[in-house]
Amino acid sequence: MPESERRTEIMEAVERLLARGGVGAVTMRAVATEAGVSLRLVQYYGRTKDDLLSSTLDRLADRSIARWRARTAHQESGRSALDEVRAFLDEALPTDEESTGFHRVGVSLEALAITHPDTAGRAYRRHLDALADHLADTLRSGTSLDAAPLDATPLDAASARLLALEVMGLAHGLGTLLMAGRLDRQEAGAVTSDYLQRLRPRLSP
Amino acid sequence: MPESERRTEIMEAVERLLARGGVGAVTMRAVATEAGVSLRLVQYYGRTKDDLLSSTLDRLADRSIARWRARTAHQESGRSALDEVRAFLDEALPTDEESTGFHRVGVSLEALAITHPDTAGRAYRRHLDALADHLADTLRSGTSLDAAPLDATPLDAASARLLALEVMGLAHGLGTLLMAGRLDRQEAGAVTSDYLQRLRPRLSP
DNA sequence: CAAATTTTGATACATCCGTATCAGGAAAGG
DNA sequence: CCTTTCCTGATACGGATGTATCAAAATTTG
Repeated sequence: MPESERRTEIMEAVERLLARGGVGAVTMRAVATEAGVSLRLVQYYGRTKDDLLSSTLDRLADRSIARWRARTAHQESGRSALDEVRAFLDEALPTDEESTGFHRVGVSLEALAITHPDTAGRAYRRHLDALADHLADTLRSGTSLDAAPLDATPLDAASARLLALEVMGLAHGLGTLLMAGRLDRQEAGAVTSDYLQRLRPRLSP
Repeated sequence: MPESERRTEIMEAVERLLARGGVGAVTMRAVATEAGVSLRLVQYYGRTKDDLLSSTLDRLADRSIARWRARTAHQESGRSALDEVRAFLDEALPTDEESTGFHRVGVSLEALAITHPDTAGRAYRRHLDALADHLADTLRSGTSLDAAPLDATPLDAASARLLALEVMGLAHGLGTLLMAGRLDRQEAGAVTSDYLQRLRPRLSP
């Protein structure tokens, strides 16, 4: 197996461990077992544990952005900015097993970003930056494609950025409440529905 | 020094370590050093590390609730629900050193809640529950005390609960963005200001 | 086939961790 | 004073972890 594939496999093992048991579950030996390779090989790639971890997180940030970008790319145009916000919230909230695991990884990353601002923090910031930029772009192109309603102001760049950050914040926070079991899927739907209703006069007629 | 005070001091040391370096920084020996006592004494109270940690987290949840409750109790009545939301957001966002540390502890708690759902998860849920209940109550009494505006519907219990959860979610998410440095104080103010403006027709004239 | 690359095995070492165990010292309250 | 409560010291054990090292095998590649 070529070197790059092995690297990927090992990083995927790290991600799985992160999703399952948080940072504490990531040890060199656990990674080896999870990836089905020898400890020696885990040392072979990613010389040190910090290297391995920060490489994995960088890759994670890249993939997360690419995933979201791909998800919105094949959509037909003509969706309003409100539709985009709804889609983002639907997509970002941890409702199934996969997105739950992804959110768990996100929490681990967030915690790591605090204790290791230079490595994990960088990856985290890159991730948030790209996500906010892309969401803001989506929001702007959404409104411009709209059949311009009389009372809907097209979003300027600054407003789009602020709204994107607000939506990201709400998604993250609601996700946390969902994960904690403080909110069930239905209530989350009701919250976002209320939120979107209030947002409507701003983004579409 | 009486037993209960010592317990408190040790738990405070645990909190400081959590705020500074996350879960990984909490070791029995580190707690001893931080509290200025011997390792032997840390073992004396809170027999095991899990006990010590979950006691600390329980105490933290209690204090967080009490703190917020006290903060809103001495306020004069007559504040609208919108004022309450504004106050909550102002209070909850990590803008100074103290609230930043508090948020750091919250992230640690969140991460712990995932890996230890029975101990840390319980404390986290208790914390979120009490906060949501109190905020919902505040929102309802806020509107009822308002000079009833024509178009402002008084909040029923279910709506207040949903709005409380939404506001908590937003606060948590924005807090994370602030901590990550993806948002500065000024932008956070702009976001909450926009958000409140959209909320206005719902809560006050 | 030969050579380069990729993978493993079997250990080893220093370090930190949680926990435990002895005995003994300090302080406080009756 | 003296007994009870509170606290420390020194030390140890078993386990897990990150990292390192040596040689050797398997696999791919030219």
